[in-house]
Amino acid sequence: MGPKRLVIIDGYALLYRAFFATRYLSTSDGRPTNALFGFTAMLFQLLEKVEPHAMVVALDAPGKTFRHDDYAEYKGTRKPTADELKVQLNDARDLIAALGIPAIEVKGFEADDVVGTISRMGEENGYETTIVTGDLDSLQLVDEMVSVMAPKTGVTETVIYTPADVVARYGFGPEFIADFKALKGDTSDNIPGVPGIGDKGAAELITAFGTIESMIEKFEELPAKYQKKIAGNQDQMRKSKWLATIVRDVPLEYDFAVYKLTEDQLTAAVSMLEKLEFRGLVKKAPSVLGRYLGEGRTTEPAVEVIEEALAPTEGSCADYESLLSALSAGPYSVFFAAPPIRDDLFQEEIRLAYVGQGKNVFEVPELAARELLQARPADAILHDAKPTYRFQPAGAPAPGFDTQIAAFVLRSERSNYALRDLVQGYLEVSAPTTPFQLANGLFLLKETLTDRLERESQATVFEGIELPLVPILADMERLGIAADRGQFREFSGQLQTEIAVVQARVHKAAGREFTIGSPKQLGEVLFDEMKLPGAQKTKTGYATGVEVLADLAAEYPIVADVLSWRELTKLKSTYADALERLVRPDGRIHTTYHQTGAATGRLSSNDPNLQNIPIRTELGRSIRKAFHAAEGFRLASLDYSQIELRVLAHLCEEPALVRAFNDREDVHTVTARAMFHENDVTKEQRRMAKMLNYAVLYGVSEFGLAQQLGAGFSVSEARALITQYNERFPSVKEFTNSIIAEARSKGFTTTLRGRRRHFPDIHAARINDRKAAERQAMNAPIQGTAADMLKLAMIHCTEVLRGSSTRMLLNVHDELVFEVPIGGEDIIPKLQRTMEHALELNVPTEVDAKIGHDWNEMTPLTS
DNA sequence: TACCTCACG
DNA sequence: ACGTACGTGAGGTAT
Repeated sequence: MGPKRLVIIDGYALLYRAFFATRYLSTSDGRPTNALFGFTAMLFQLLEKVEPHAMVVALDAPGKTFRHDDYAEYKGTRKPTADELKVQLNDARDLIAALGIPAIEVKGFEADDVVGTISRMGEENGYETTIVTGDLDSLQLVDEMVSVMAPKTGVTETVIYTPADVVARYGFGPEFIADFKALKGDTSDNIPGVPGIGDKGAAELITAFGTIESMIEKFEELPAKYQKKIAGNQDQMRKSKWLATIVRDVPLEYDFAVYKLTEDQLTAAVSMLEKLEFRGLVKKAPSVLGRYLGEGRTTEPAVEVIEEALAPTEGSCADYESLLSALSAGPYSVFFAAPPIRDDLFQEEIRLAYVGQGKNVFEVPELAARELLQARPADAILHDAKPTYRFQPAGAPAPGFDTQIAAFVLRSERSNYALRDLVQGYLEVSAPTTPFQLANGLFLLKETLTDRLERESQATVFEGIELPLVPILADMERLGIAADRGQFREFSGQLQTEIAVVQARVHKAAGREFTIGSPKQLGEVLFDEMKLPGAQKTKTGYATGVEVLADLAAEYPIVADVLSWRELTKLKSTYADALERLVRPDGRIHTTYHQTGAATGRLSSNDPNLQNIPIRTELGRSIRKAFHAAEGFRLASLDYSQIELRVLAHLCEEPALVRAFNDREDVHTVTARAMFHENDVTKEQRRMAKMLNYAVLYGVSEFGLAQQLGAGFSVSEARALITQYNERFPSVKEFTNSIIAEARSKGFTTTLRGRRRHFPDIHAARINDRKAAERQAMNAPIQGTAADMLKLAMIHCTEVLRGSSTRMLLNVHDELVFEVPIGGEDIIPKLQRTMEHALELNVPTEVDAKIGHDWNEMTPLTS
């Protein structure tokens, strides 16, 4: 059990090592076999000890590699391979094939690069990977999910390197191995390095300065003796690093097929070992290879695991008291057979729950399980705890574990977090079917997920941000926000009247009745029948979005009417009518937050979505007006000003941006001044600068920017603006480039608080998919850091509000809405300060506060 | 169910 | 040659 395991063997590196490490051996007819023996012995050891689910051998392709293209002397010092080894290399291919292990080689790349690529793919697919090699260059690939196994003295004695082992041996982590070689050089690969710098000097420099790039940047700070050595050798050093860096995006296909053997393969492999006269290995073969017969490692447990791992003893308890006496101290899981229904906010019904502890699972009345949760929350393991918490009194402490949240933190791009699937996937068992098995699986998942969170450095995000947020969100959902049904109803009526008028005008102008809401019909009316200019085709017909229609509205009244019809019907159906229905008997609207909905770490809100209540148009704000404070209270809205740009400034450290925020200047104006080299910039210039700033956040494309800038802007003008921006703010471009490079090599990006987002598509075959992944990657740390900040702010604000009658109602990404008792407004500056310091940046964060009776009419609060 | 359109940050 | 900014949720029509 535990995670799936992958073994990647660097074939020739291991054979090479085995050749020198194993005493000379030969068959009775004189064929040398020592390298093969060492190789096979190690393989057997692996199969026994690691029990991999998937296995692959990487080989060097014959011919030159891309490294030779740039550096002809690469590996120029290598002596030709000894003949005794050469013959064994050929036999090795046959042996590997006989054992049914896939072998991959890619022309132009070395086996190391193949290893790097597959280990990265394995990581993306959730494999715990062991790289088996005789060559320590691979240490640069080590991380939480990837370890390197290398022969120690002989072949059967091995040493395993985890990140901590690399640090222990070298004094720095795996990420600096390439820098180490860049300084020290490597005679076997003919990598020059920096003359005069060896092990000690290289280690010293890396510990003090990190990468060679930062050494070059901080050249003046280097000790004088190293300055001299490096001075004339910078290019050589850079080149050496390039040579030493393993490529992790080699174009190759590998399907992680489960390693398995047929009876025939086993027979063939054994007869091959017999021919090689490896009598000891032949004897061991049935027990070592036998377990991979048939369906291989992963399916072997399929039947058994349900019987063993997920085979709870099924008990039952009639009430809380008997449940308590049946349980021992420590963690317990609770699985609710029927999750609470959202609509039944205040309703309690007799349902069943399943409480699991180790092998024991008890069927109990839901009420008993709830009592247990309230008595011992810290031990509780739940899946999607929030709906359960909605029924509990406010202010409850967080549960001990939430498997849905943990799975989200690990892989936020998932769309399905069903308990069944997590149990199946993470515990590698066939799908649980009974509630007893689910409670049992839930209990077991905690171990596995905790381990994974730890390995992937996500424990802090889980424990420090996501888990504490669960009860806070439950409290906000339970409380809801007051809203005026009558106002929605009345507004809906007004809209209906207006819609009828506009609709009639549209039909009259068109000369016939048609469904305005049908883009297909609308397109035909406007572009076929009325022959309006500017028709754009989409896959299914004409494009009729605002971008297209807005240009025509001034000249064609029918188009203006269509746009107005759209606004009116949108407001009526999506907002006025829908919200009216959702005002609960307590006079409030209760949204549901999705903590696992957005891959960046943001929250999402649904049923209804209170994060997209209109604000941009006067008419739309009538909707917002219906959200109001309870009797005796006022609403306070506290929002971060330009939070994502501040995060960007922090992350890329662009001096011009940092200075603008430090000086509390308008950042778009500052941007415009810099771009256009003028002190007084026009409104239009500021508008363009603003768009550029946002373009950066989203991953700019020339075409996209031109579209956004509006009519009259060509792609080449947009390109020119981007060039100007990049010239003026070079650190921004460097930052986005480095993020993409990181996403490529590691497979994920990281926010300021360590939250990761994975990008499987960053190596997609289709360029468009790849480009899209790159844009997502450069946006993720920015949006994600802002999300971290908001979530931390919510946690800290909850502490500030403990014991107060002010309460937090809503999260709208960069805004928090509170309900403050009249007379208790002095809490607002405290909340403001709390938000401003939730996550410190190297630029100030500003939070603006507004207060009012409803969500529309709010007056700024200066403090 | 897919697609379009549009509301928000 | 192709499609076009990041992240969402929701309602409508047409299939």
